[in-house]
Amino acid sequence: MMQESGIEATSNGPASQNRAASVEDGSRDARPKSATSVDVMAADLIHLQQQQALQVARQILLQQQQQQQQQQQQLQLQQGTDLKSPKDNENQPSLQVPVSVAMMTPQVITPQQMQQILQQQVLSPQQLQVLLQQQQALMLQQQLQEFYKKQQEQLHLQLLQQQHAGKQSKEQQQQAQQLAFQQQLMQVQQLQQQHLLNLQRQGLLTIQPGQTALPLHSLTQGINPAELQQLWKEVTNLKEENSNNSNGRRGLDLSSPQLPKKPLLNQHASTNGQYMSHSLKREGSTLDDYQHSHHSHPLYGHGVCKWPGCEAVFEDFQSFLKHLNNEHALDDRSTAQCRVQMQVVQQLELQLAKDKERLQAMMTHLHVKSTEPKPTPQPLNLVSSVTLSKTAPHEASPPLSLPQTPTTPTAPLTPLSQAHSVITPNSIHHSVGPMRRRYSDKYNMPISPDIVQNKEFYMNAEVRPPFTYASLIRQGILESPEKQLTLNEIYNWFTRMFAYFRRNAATWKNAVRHNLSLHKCFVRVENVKGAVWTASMAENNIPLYTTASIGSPTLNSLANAIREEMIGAMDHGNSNGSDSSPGRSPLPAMHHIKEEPLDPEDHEGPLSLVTTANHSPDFDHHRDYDDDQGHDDML
DNA sequence: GAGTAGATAAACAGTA
DNA sequence: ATACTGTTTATCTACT
Repeated sequence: MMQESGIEATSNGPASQNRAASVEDGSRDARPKSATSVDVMAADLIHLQQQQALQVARQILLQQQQQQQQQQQQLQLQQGTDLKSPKDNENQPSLQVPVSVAMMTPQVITPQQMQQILQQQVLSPQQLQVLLQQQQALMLQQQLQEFYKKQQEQLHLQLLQQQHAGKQSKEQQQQAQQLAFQQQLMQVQQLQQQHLLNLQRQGLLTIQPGQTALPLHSLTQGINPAELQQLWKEVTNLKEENSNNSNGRRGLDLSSPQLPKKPLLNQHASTNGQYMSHSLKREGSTLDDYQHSHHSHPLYGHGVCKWPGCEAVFEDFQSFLKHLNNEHALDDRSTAQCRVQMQVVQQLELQLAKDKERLQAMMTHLHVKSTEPKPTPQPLNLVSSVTLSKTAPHEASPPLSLPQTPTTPTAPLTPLSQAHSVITPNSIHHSVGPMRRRYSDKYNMPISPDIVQNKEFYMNAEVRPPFTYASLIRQGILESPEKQLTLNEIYNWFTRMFAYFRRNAATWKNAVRHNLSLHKCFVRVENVKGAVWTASMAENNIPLYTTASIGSPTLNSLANAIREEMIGAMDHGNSNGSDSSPGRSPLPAMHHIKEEPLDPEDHEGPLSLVTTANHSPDFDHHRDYDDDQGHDDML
């Protein structure tokens, strides 16, 4: 929690400001057309920004092309290759060509201009969003460029070492290099995928064409520089391979060897998956397809042969073609290389498919939530159903494996799991309280199914479940056949059900113990084996539905929550699903009631909750305990 | 700003 | 002695 708070604070505050600030210098000079920026029409401003981004990208491209050429030439010279490289390049400081940041900063908006834009409200929120994204994109480029420079130095050192150490023939070196590159490529691509997901999550990338933009505030969440650095290191180690897909693109092509694909921002209107698919498609095309255009050959870019492990430099395309036919003709080596590349592509496609699927599920899931000020479970269920149906083939603890509400239109899980369901998702819905700091109160009510329906997600993703410790503990206890768990079993449940709790054990275990002791709803019962913890029905509901947790629940919703909770618990205990409690509403009816928007003025829930829930027959042996101690803590 | 709730850390004691 | 368990207190943050 602390860490996340810190992250949020960082990303929302100074980080983004710093980015904006560092971009500003000299922007006026580079934007002659927007000298009267205040009066510029919003559309024009957007257009200008796009043009600026293009210019920046091109500049970076040019600069880095030069760098790369120099590097390639030096490499070839060191390795004894017979490629002719301009002599004058040898005399240059080679890899250390500093890229003047000032050259690119003029492309960006000054804070003053941004301030004016904001103050005069000449832009719609959407336009502002685009604007911010572009600004962030530029900053990202700057960061990446710095990393690239560093990495170039490292690469240079590595090459020097290679030269000294290697008595191998040129061919051996190339093959060894290629193998290493291929291996690293896999890692890099995975990193890129993950990073793209991160960027998308942070709103730096367009998620889906046609999909509504992410909240504006998400744009202010910066990219972790360390993250970028690590990624960039990986990428630059394989810049040649990675650049295969990007050569020949026109306009703002940030996927050049010096610029990883991640910075592809909204102006491209392309998602990661789409872009990758496109790239892979191109890669899979026949060579002849690219012979027509000298600038679109995937094996030729920036004057360098992009054949894996080759890196030969050519002054013109014809020379490259000659080299291609001579050096990379149909032979054993080329065939083997091609085979390796095919495997790489296959792996990438597999990975891409997985990540795309995951991304889609995540975005759908988050999108539904973020666009539901007064959420109703139906959409969430639908989304979650899709998510689980795709990602979760298995099954585990009976209670949680049933994530399906009667209102869920689709049937994502196996009938078996549903047949074994004991606690209905709706009961869980209200039994699992939200962690207030994860969700604003308005969103608390509908996230309870989240824990169930996104069970697979929480099991596999290190995402903190947005529920309180108390609610999670109670959930774990109620899921157990005996509705009681030892402390260690509670631990195990946490680690089993939530990937997030597989780390920092000391912290969350302490929190678990703390909550067990703190909340009266958790009752310690001495057993033959030792002590077990049970959760009383009455108190269980309270911490989860305090006004602080759920905002301002209506009495109806709270009462129904309790009833559902009880029904779920009794279903669990009786395993016949029958509702022995008179006067309870049928489940479907309760769903509707529960899902109604909360009434901010109806606010006295907790007390009524306790009185209602105290009649749980399954917890008679705790009732006295609860009655004695029940209300003080939770109310 | 006050009050509240949750998260986190930590001290401490009892027990196996 | 050590680790685990359980209790309690304190502090911080977020929210109302």
